[in-house]
Amino acid sequence: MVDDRKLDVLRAIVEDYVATEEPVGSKALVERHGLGVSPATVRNDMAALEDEGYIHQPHTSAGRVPTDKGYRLFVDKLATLKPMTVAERRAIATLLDGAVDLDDVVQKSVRLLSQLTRQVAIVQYPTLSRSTVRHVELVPLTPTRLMLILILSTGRVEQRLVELDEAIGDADLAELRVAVNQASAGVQIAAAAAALCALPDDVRPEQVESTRAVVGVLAEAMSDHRSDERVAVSGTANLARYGDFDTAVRPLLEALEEHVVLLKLLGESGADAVTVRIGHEGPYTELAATSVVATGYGPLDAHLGSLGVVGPTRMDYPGSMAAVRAVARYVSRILDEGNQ
Amino acid sequence: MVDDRKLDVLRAIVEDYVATEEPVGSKALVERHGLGVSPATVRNDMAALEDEGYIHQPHTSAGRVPTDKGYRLFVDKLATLKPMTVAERRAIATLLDGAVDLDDVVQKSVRLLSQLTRQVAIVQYPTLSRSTVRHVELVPLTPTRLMLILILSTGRVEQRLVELDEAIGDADLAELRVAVNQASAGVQIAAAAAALCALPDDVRPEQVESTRAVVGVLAEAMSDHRSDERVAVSGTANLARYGDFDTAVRPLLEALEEHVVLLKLLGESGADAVTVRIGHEGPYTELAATSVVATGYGPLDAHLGSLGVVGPTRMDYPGSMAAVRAVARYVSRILDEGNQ
DNA sequence: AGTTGGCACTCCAGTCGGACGAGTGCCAGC
DNA sequence: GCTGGCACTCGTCCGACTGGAGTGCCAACT
Repeated sequence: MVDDRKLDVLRAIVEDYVATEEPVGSKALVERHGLGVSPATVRNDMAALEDEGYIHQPHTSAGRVPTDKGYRLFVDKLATLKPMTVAERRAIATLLDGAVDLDDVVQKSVRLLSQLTRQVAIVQYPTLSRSTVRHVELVPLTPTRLMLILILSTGRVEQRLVELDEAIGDADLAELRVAVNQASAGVQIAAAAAALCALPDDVRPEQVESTRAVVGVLAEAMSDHRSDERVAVSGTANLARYGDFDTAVRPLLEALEEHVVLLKLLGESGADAVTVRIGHEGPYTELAATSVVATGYGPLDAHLGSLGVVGPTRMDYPGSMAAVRAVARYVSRILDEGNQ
Repeated sequence: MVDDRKLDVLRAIVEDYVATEEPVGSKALVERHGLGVSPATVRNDMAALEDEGYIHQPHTSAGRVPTDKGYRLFVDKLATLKPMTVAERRAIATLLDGAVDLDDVVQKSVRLLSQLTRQVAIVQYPTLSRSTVRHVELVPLTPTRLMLILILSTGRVEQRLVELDEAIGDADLAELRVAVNQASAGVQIAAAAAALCALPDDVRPEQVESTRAVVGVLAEAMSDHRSDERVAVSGTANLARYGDFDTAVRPLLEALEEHVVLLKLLGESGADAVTVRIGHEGPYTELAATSVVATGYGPLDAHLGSLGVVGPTRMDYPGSMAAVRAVARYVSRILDEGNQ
């Protein structure tokens, strides 16, 4: 099976099929690629590849189409990452450098990724769980109403309203602010939530009530894993290029509505490696016709979130992988810079 | 033309066509609706309606399909808003009452609206321009780096980083914070930006530089109309039900990527009236096959933003209009409550 | 042993033509 | 002004047919 030419044939089949969207036959193959052999020879190799499950014939006397297993081999062994062009690199750099806050970074990168790959791009917002608390601010709106602002190391900002049973004075509020920040600033979010919960025990009796209210809402915001589910999606219009509406487009459109599903698709990709999940390898049988190319992002080994693209199994893996990796790197860098 | 029965026929055609997606013929019409006349009579009326441009025949010996003009008449004269069911009302109330911040309100309403109408829903984030400033917070991250947090009356929170040329002390920072808030709190955003720009003239000389830096970024954030372009979209999967992919789905998918286009689609709908724009009435010729049902939202007459649904011209106008109005009212109420 | 050209075979896609049926327009009669 | 009847128009559905792309296999060649 370690037959070089057979691998070449497989690579050629994948490349042609991705380009043309049509089953590829032996004759067209030798013409378009410079394999120095005759169609008949290629046919023999194809028959072998089919026996081994790498390619598949939709029906007798049609060309061959790669199977998921075939794509897998292609990605693992045969694909060389397409380097980004200079223009692309520059586009990434200038676009992302102009981002003004976290929202902006996420939205611009998802857009960028979808344009680079001409696929549907997904970017997860940095998760709360790995963040540290940068600052907590308490803003009095009315005497009995506070707005809590929770600023995280990723640049993420959460806001919550708190109703107090009785008015709180400016001095008390300042004290509370200091206490809360001392307990949580610079601390990993889970630890911060814990530290905060202990806070009401240490304050003056008349402050217990208000402290408890504030701390309760803060701790809830910190452990609100619903907000870990935030994702940005872009490039759905690219689905229009899919041939097969019912098997490919519709299920994917439906999945895109469900952020939980999307996150599961992106998966917990390692920070540095680009993960490719091909067709049935993914967790959803309805999405057997779509592949996911994803990776994690975050400065150094801290995995803050994932990003990637989804598309038909018949997609440009080398190009997508390169684009995903490039964008993830830039995003990591930007987040890191904003953090110093 | 003020012929009652002809109007009935038109209404019946619209309703049937919306339900079946197929051209409707005279015989089916009299059967399904209780018009007490014969098919032949209906045919005469149909011929008249066609002369007047309200309906159209795809080809000889096919049924009739409403034209944009026909839908327009239907919406203006014939449609009675479908009242929301109790269950629907309750769903709206419980879902939106559970919203924890502005993001949450917007995302939940857009989702809700798409589910109620089974269409693509769009909700614009409250625009900056009509908001007043509630509070400005300055958080020192490092001695020479501040995070500015701008809290608006709508619950919107904007954040920006400022780099200072030289470190600023705690006391100076507190002073600056007070000055900035005095200049802007409670003030319409445009006026606040103006007031802030005058600020550097009134502070102690050694504070001028830092004040100028902070004020500059704040004023920029306040007048950043790009952020007025933020919209949330939901329900794209509903597009899958469209018959006609190329003329209806693809252009709409493309439009949904362009937030500017979406906002233009939503238009500056009056706060109380539900606007319906049918097919070619809209600003984009590519979207000649889609209609928009939209309205403004915001407490009282303050127009904070727009929301609505887009779908095929063949859509359930009464139901969509009712849902759009109901959601807009709830959103307005929630925003108003959070504001007291 | 591996490669090649030849050949018979399969099966999809596209075309053509006729039958069918839904729907119309028109007209004469009520 | 409404109705029933009737001829007519087209689009759709089927089945038959054909052309072509592509295969598998085999015998011959290197």
